[in-house]
Amino acid sequence: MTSNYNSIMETRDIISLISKIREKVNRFIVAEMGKHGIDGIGTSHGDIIYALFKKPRLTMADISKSIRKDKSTVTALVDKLVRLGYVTKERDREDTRIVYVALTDKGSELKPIFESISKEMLDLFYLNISEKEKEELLHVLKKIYSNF
Amino acid sequence: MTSNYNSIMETRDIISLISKIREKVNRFIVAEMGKHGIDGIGTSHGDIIYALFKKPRLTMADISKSIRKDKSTVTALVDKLVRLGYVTKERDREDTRIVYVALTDKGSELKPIFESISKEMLDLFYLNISEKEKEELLHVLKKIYSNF
DNA sequence: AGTAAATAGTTTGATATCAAATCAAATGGG
DNA sequence: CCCATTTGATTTGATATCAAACTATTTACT
Repeated sequence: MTSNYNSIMETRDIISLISKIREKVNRFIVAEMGKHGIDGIGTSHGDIIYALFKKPRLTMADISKSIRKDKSTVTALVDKLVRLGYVTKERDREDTRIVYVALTDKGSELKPIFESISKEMLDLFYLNISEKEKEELLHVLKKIYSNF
Repeated sequence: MTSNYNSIMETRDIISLISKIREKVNRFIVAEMGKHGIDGIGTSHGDIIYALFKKPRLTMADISKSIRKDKSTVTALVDKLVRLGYVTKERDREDTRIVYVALTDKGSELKPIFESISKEMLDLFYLNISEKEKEELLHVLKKIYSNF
């Protein structure tokens, strides 16, 4: 009975832990960005910039897919990044429906900062986690992800 | 080089996986609630109701802490639940700053539905996950959580 | 007893987000 | 060629969310 209760609570706790870890990660990242003088930007903006580090120019649809946010959300997010001077928007010449987003010089300057923050975050995240535990974690999470 | 690249991608993938799993869980829960005719309610409302299943009456501050949302958010969330007839609000007689939130009969009727949804979700979540894997997962996630 | 400080909850303002509706452009079929 | 359909992005409307400011009440200190 008691052990059954604990078992139930523990299985539910994993989902709660996942939510809480994600919150902590996000909070950490926003705080670190603040420390580097990057304000007014949340993790979603960061995701866009990060995607642009990997590929110099993306369509709005690319971004929407990459960061898994609605197209209309991406419009607002990107427009803010334009206002802050981190990215530009440009229509394709052939197909004028398509808008390309690219980093400005100012936006590109964020790369080392983002990489540093990312490293710090990962170091903290994986502190005291062995290679075996990482592999196990990845393995199980992949299975869970594919359950839905 | 290549293996190093993969290693980096994999460590980052865990965080991405965590986000994606959480999205899937939330989406599943909202969809299931819809199937049971429960609309206009998101997971945060559900968290409040869930907390009230466990304790018949909570203060706004209790709720804020329980679901880890800002007090002002809780005000809006609870007010909506009041409007939908699931909960009531009542001021404490001794200390009139304190507002107690309790389930209505209508709200209490949600219990079997919520439990059924919860069970379905957990069954799916843990499909093909062994007891050992669960324990391992819980163990590692707890460590990660305490790293921040 | 009086007052400053702390507390519980709400109001207000701003923002990220989703989804439907809309607009403009491109595609495909008759 | 014409028009219905599809596509890419934006606009619009609604909502959840955070945080600062605010209101009312309670506590703690002198």
